[in-house]
Amino acid sequence: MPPVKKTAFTKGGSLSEKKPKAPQASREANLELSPPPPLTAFQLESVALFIHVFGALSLPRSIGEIYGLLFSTQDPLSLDDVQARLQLSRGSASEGLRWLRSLGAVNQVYLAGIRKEHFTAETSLRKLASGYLRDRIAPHLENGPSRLSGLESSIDLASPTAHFEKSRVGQIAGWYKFFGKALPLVKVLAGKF
Amino acid sequence: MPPVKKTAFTKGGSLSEKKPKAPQASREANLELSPPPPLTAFQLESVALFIHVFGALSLPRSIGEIYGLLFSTQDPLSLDDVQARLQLSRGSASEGLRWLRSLGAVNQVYLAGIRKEHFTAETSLRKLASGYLRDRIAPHLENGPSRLSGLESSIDLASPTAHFEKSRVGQIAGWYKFFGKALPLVKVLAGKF
DNA sequence: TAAAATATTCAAAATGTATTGAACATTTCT
DNA sequence: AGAAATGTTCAATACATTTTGAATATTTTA
Repeated sequence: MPPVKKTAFTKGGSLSEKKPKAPQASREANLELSPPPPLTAFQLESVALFIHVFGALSLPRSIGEIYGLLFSTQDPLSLDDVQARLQLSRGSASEGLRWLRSLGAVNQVYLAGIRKEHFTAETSLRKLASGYLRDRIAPHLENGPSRLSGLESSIDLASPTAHFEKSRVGQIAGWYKFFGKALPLVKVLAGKF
Repeated sequence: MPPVKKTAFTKGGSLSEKKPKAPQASREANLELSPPPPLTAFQLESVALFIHVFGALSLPRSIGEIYGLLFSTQDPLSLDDVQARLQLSRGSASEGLRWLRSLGAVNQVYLAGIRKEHFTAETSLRKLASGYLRDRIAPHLENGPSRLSGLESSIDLASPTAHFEKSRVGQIAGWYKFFGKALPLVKVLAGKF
């Protein structure tokens, strides 16, 4: 049975401890230990929505959470911000951000005088789509030609089904052509949104 | 880290307790128990290729195997044929075929005088694409509008970020429009292959 | 350079999904 | 109807991915 992902975002109860944030007194400690601002209703809705969307592509929940948080937050967030607000592990936050970055779904922002890297969500559909196509679809099409010729050369020409098999190979070749045309088209179309 | 599926078709070492059951007297039984014809090179290549392709969509290996076998086989195959040739369990074969059928990727064939249902692969890209879009993509877009209005109503209008949040909602609305236009276009394009 | 801050890695644990196979249900045949 | 053949379901198990968090690596500051 094909995969189906759960979608509810229900980290509800877990609120941290620690005390309110005082302005930059003891270097880092205060920053690290101040409780993260709880998510707003808009952020919660947004996170839930993107868990759903990314889930439709069979991507892990943590990636949907991270993108949803950045999407719904105006200011750039650091890895620690993301980690604390979503209550993710450091590892998940790091990997998730790295993956989103490599796809181009998240932008790195350098803030003057602040060392931590900060991130914002990329919302241009063109960039999102082409990143996804580049990283997750194109790689499967690339070795297409070699696979196709492998398939073709596996045909036993003496067999009575050789003709049938050749037609199948032709079928697949047609599919590749389709993708060769459709993918660029999608990019162009996405550019308008 | 995003999902990555193994792709090698390596049932080779299945040295399990495949007892070479003694040929039975019953005429029917002979059919069932006769060892399935081993896969041809073309079929093996094909199965491997479709495990890969379906894997790119995060679909289970068994589904790729089944489609690959049917794709590379001229004659219609029954559930038992599929099960025996791929060494799948009955359950997997049944569920996999059912799923492929519901998608429209596999056609049911009724053979005169033969009771078992038989199946062939559907190779029309238009049918494959629209089945996939209908079953796996469209459902996620359907509750889009309600999600969108949920998101919109979660905006705290008093907040200083309300304007930003409204623009995000607008962004998502644009994405939905894109899909509304792109999906039909894909179907049309796929019709030519 | 040493210490602090930040970021990444990775083995183990937690979670989630696919597969199996025997029980159950259904249909067809005699 | 009873028997045989065929098809489906589902609880248990096997397998795979994701998450965690402590250890490690890297960069920055003083």
